[in-house]
Amino acid sequence: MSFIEIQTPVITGADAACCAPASRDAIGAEAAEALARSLKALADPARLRLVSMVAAHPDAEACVCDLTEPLGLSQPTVSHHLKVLVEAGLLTRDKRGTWAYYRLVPGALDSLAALLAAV
Amino acid sequence: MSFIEIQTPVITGADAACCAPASRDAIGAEAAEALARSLKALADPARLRLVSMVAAHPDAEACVCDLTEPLGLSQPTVSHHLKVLVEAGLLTRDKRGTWAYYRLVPGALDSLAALLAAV
DNA sequence: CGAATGCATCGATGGATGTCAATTTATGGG
DNA sequence: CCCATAAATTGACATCCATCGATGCATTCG
Repeated sequence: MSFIEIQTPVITGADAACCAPASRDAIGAEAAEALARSLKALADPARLRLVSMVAAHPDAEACVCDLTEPLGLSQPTVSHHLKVLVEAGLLTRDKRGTWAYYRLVPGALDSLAALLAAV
Repeated sequence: MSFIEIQTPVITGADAACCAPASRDAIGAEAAEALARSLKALADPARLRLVSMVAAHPDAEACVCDLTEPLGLSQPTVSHHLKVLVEAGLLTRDKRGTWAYYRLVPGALDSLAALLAAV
């Protein structure tokens, strides 16, 4: 939904604002911190690729060994990024045997995108 | 001289597949870097609030002096954050007289959100 | 002109962050 | 049991980043 911001002429009076500009409220401080925390988790090329690679994998799940080589980073680094994504609520971790399988949290990306568009 | 560098994030390949089973392609490395660069610009509480405050302002524009006090940060810090947002293509800067007015770039947030949801 | 105001830039600083090598912890197999 | 494999944790390091005070640069006004 794209809003069209209408540029109203100069109305400097404070009490004249009843109709057109409709200045909504800005985001709150703690809401901004929460959203920033989620965005920080994704504001990294490696983590964006990890999310995308997990989503692109068959069955939409992948273990660390599937991700390390195509990503071109060391195993500890990949584990670190995956942990960040899990703590951000974007991935889930499921350890089966020796392997740890990661999956997308359904709807997590979409609700984040919705929050972002509503800022 | 108010030139605005609009950093259009890389929109990756057409992906018309609609349904679940087929594993789509993961995002490319350079697309991930471009998207991460845009997200980094917003992955900060102060910058999220700045964007929101500009959008919420009457006429959807605001100068630095309007933003410094409600944000609770020093003027140099606010100027720094605004510069980051302008360089990310999210805000425009328009200097009129002594004041510098910032506005949202229409649709910038929405296309970023769309790219994010498509990762 | 000179003072004042709004904003950008500079330099410094403390803290966060991405990365890797080395190590540790779990799990499974012979 | 002991070894092999997968993954997480640790420690270290370099870099980035948010923030501020001080300063510089325009612009406006007296």
